[in-house]
Amino acid sequence: MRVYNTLTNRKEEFVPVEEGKVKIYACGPTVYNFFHIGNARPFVVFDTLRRYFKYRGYDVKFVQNFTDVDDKIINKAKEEGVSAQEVSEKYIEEYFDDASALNVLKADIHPKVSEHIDEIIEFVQTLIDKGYAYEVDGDVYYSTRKFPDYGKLSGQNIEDLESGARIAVGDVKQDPLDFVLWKARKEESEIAWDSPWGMGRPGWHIECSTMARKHLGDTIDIHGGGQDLQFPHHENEIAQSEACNGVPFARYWMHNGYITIDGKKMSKSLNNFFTVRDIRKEYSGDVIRFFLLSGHYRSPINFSDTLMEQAKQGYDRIANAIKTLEFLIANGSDEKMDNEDKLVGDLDGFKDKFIESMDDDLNTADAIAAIFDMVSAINLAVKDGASKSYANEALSKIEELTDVLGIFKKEDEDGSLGDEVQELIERRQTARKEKNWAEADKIRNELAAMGITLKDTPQGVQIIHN
RNA sequence: GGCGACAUAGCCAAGUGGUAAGGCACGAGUCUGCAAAACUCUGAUCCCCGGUUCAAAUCCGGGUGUCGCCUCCA
Repeated sequence: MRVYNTLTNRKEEFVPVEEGKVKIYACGPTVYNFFHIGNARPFVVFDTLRRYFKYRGYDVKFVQNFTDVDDKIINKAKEEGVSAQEVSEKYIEEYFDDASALNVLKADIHPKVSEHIDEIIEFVQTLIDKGYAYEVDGDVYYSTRKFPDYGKLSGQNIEDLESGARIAVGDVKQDPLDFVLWKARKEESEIAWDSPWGMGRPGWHIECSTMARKHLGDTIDIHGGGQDLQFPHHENEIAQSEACNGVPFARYWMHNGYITIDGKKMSKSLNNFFTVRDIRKEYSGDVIRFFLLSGHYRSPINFSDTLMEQAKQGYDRIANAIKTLEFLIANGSDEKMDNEDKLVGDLDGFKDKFIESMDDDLNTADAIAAIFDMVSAINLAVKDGASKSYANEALSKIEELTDVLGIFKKEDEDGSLGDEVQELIERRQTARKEKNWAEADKIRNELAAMGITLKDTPQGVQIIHN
């Protein structure tokens, strides 16, 4: 497997710290709102990465945090007149709702900042003790100048960063690039914890360093997140962790590209975002996920109705093939075609192409193309009268691949139709036998209104729930 | 000002040295009572200019354009 490492700006062969194991830390959401489609991208991308490593036989440990202590949460709590904790708990719950719709699996561990205060304090204290941090009136700052490698992830040298840095009036920092590790409480009502520097709360960057170390160790294999976290968040994580632990923090840094609206970055601050919750009203989580994986994870993806519609059509092509196979397994012929064994064997070629693509820095666009190729082969075989046994083989092969991408949730669909529906279908069959097309079409329309599509196939009527 | 990414058919999107994957849409046709699905056929020389090479979308140089980071943000 080759991955593009932002640290070196090139694709590298993936070599884990520990043979056969992969430790991944992905930055999770700050829980003060429903997440938008731009936030969803890293969730889906790194979930896919995780699934793929697992598919390739790695023992994967995947950690994704919740930032549940933050100014934005505090502000939201004030607005709504509830506690910060109530806000974060609510949106953690909502996160799981949307994430599961997107078929994003739960991480092995979802650490929360609020449950790691002791470790954070200890981490900050260590940085002070080692001379990398200093305290001013209850705030603690990291002294970036003390860390010689500062800038290595973002590819900037410290002087250039310096000249671009914003210098606030009355800033107590020794250097504009210094960032806060611990924030003193400003007013009584704020959420705060006791610390050697007085009541306060952790800064943003220190959380991830602390939680990554606690759950994955001093050196992790892959650290992932959105491109906008590269600087300063990830740069600062490196500075904190490497100063504290004395060893490399992450061997590979992976950053996903943005979702854009009319070519412009989607973000909460620009207020041009669409929440997954809202999009789900129009499109299933599966389609949204398919859309997100249809381009390479490092490229920007534009979001629009047209593009979602295109994604849905493409998704349906794969979905139809799978439904057809399921139908054939139940209703197909037992008689094999002459060349069927060869046709089954051919399917492995698409799987090889799929793996080759995924191995190349998670090229999901190419991997999906391999699935489409497989779909075409399956459709042809079905058209030529493939048997039940072919359908069984083909279904398991295509699902092996779609499972890696997580694009088809296995729903425990209630197979029963209800007497009313059953009866309508039978009446339509009778009408068709009698060539009473008007009646047959009328019933078909009624069923369609109930969300049930009928397809008349050589093997009988195929029933599709929408 | 510093750093970086991208520019491939109507749309989306792979490909990074040997004469352009895949999907969507459009059109023509096959199948079907009709429909749906499916199948067949149909489309680009890869932003511009110059260079390297037997050979470049793919490497190098120069343009143009778009976007991003340097400030909270996935």
